Amino acid sequence: MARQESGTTDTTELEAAVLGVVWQEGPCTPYAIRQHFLESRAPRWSGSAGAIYPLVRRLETRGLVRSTPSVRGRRAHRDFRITRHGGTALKRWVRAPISLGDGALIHDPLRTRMLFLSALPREEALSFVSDALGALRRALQQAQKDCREKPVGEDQFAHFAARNALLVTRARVKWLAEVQGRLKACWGERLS
Amino acid sequence: MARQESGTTDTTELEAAVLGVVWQEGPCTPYAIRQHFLESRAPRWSGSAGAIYPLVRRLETRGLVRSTPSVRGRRAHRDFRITRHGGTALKRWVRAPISLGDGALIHDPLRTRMLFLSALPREEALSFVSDALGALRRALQQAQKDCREKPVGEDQFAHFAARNALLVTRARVKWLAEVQGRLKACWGERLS
DNA sequence: TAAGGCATGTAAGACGTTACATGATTAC
DNA sequence: GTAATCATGTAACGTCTTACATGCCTTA
Repeated sequence: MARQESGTTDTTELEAAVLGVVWQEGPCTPYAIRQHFLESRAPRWSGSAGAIYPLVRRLETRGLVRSTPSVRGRRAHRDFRITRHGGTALKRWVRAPISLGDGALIHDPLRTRMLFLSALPREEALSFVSDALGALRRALQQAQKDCREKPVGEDQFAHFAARNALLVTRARVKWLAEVQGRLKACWGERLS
Repeated sequence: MARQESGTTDTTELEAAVLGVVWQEGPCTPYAIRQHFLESRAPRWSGSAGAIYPLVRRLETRGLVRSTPSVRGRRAHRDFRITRHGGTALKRWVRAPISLGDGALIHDPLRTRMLFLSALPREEALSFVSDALGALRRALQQAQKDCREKPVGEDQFAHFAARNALLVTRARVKWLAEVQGRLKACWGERLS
């Protein structure tokens, strides 16, 4: 992938996200960071150990976080906290303009699928669409719930993020329903 | 990344996309395939030679495409076409249900940024938002143009794909404008 | 015939994924 | 005291990215 992701910065999106979590949560162990991603709804990153542990060490090497050994029980932990330098890097990353050129078009796997949906026989295509629509509607409900659970009062920006998920998902539902309608209209009614 | 991407299939999304292009366009050279991605608006894949050339060879090894040498001028080309087996694989990939579990939530880098936007001083946060909004609005115009340029009559599914880009981008614009409004309201007016 | 881009690749590197390994803690 | 799970890692692997290399082919 090479570090270029977005803008001029030198940090991966995952690195920045980890940095951000450490910044928000205060001192935390790599494990706690992992939980953050494991529990997160967005499936972008798996939060796998193989990703996180090397990553925080990388961040420490670069001086963006600092770890202090701490003992809970008889077990050795490392609590990571963000350094001043790390804060600067985080700000630089957040500030970095999105999408160098023009097209800030995000990736939607359903869109890719749609391009080749004509490879399927009509019946299967319709059934794919209706399955996907079901999944999307479930996602929409989740997004609504998440949005309610993060009120504006608490962390405004977390609410905004949840709202993004909501609006985007709603748009995708609308889109796919529209597609379904057109296909049904054009291929003849079918109830299943 | 390991091949798991989406569903139960065994093919990467990029592999499937390449397969799909070969299927749609008929016999084509790796170079032509690259152009497809280079010209594409979606920045998901760079269409780099280092990705495509090894990939088509991989597909051929797996029997999904077959290449026949062809000569134009004095230069050797290879025209790739999809095999029956390849067609089956493409269909299997298209048909594969999206998102195993529940959350079919797509990734939006702006959403990630939003989570940590509070790291910036208010003025910078606002200016980030307004820059991003500008970029998004440009993307929206592009999406509208793309949508007009791919009429329903020609390739229905290409039109649907363009329409997806349009609706999703529109939702993102709406979202970010909403965020901007709230921030301005809550932080006091500011014209710049 | 020299310049520039077309078309085909290869090389090195980064990142994240699954899968495995291992010791500490807790539950029963 | 044994089993499950917590918490910390490491190993191997695959994929894509940038950067480079190299001949063809057109055009001026």
